[in-house]
Amino acid sequence: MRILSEQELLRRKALEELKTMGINAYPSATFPVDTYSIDIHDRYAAFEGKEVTLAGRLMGKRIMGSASFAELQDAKGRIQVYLRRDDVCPGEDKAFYNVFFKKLLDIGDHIGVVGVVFKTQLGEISVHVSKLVLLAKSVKPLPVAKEVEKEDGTKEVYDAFTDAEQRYRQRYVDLIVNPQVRETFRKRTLLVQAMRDFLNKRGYLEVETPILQPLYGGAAARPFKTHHNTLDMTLYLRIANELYLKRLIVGGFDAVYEFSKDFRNEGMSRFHNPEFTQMELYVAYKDYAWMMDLVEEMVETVALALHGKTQVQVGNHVIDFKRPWKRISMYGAIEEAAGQPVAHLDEQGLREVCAAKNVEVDDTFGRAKLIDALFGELVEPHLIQPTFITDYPVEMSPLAKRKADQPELVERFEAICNGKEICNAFSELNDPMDQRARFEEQLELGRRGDVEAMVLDEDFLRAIEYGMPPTAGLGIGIDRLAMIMTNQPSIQEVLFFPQMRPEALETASVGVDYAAVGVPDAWLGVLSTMPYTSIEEFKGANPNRIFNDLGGLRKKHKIEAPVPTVEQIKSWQAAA
RNA sequence: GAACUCUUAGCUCAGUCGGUAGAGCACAACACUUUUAAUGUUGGGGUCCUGGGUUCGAGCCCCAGAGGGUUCACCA
Repeated sequence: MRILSEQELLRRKALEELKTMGINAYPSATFPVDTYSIDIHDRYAAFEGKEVTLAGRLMGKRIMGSASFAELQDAKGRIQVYLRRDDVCPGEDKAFYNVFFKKLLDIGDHIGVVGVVFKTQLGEISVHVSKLVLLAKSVKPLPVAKEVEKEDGTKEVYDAFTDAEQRYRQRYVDLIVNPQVRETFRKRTLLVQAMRDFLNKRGYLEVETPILQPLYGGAAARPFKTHHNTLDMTLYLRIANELYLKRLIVGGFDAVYEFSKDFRNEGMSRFHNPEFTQMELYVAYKDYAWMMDLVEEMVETVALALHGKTQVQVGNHVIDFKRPWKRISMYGAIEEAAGQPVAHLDEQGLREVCAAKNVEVDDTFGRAKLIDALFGELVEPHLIQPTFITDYPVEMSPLAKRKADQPELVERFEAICNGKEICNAFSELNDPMDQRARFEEQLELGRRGDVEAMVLDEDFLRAIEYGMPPTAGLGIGIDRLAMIMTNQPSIQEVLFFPQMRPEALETASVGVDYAAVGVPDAWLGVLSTMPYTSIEEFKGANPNRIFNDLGGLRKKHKIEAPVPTVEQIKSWQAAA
């Protein structure tokens, strides 16, 4: 275990003092909250002079003799509370104010207050407290950020808790002290709700399909693999749910959707987390052109729900989601960027264009990959405003239907926004013969070493052999959309708990019973703060080092007892 | 996986030429009955990420490692 900091020791001591005062630091009774801080701010006139009951975290204390101000932070905001000694201690005994409030109550503690709403001389809306109770003690100091309101009404934050590693590892702290982080996650939830409402209003059915799948499919990605003991079989965490939702379309539902956590065992970056969220939607009797209209309308609705307008500030750009969005074919977009026609070019011709435009390619690239490289390099990063790119080469899209007049292309589109794909959709391939042939091509890619090639799913093929109606399908990346809609540069900012390498957490020295080896009581406390997690570790430690450390800890913790001799320490180690 | 970069008090950060560490907030003590980053005075608080090396001497220089960030690779 880590040696406790000065402030942590003080708070533990405060716990003891609370006990001697007869105050339970962790009471179990409910506390009858009837008001949020934001309600009082929003409707001051209605609350003025009324008694309210609030609960929240103490986030600041300003003590001025026998009167004090404090900041109370609840789930919806903050409000100042005003406390007078003689209000909370009407009798002779002033300990509640002088000791409990002034000394034992710390920033971070959960408290409940009852008081009357009023405005201070300086106009700050406050609660004049008549009763204050401790609801839960905090024994670990919070990072303290100071916020000052400037004359123009804008707020400036000093010493904010900003270290990315700590913010992600201890998101709970991030959420306590950074209100804009709470707001980002609230917006993410609103986004999902807006989409769900939009789809439900159209009568689409929200469904759930397996996360553990015997075969993974529906996307090109490497899966996470696991094992089921009872069935003694390999299972994969889904990389997509496409093939299951299409089975439901075969089954007769004409519109199904699912918000799904998907898992891909691939690189991590500011745009990639191993688990992420997609919304997939399948609608029978529709095609990709119809789906473009739906996507435009849905995303526009989301923007309005979150911002009240269609324009959204994203980095240095203002992105406008107002319908209609630009639509351009993949070839058209490349031709626009390259300044020359490419649709008719063969592999060699495309290579020359890549060379002329300094697009890096590989000898193994076929025609489709060359197109993809040109698009990824010349077009995609420059598409800031939402744009539909349509008609992809068939090789890149094994689950999409061919265009009737151009069978080397498929009826597919992606929406690109802020230089990144936010959704992918197509007219679903429902020709079981063609689907089997496409799977065979994927198998061949797999045999040639493509680790992301799709596997053949016989049951899925059997399903569409029964006949799948013409269907439009959509996958929309919720994390990426949330990043754009909340103006966040990294996926970690829109995931509560982004994936991290394990933290080297210092563990308690539970393995060593120091009392049993003859350590006197006075030294048990500090020894247990030393970093030995096992008897072996303690026995193997340098006794001189322990001697020195105990000397230091003695001073630090003001221990009266004499420092044990090195000989004594050796005897403890021998007894261990 | 690669390159670059960061890691110093609870938080945000300084740290000069290599001479065993500083500030603000937070914390402790005292004063203070409407404050607004409350204020004033005083004080305590450090595994300088870890492990090696160079050196009389390392927060600083060198090597290795851990973790974070960014970019790239990968990635619908």
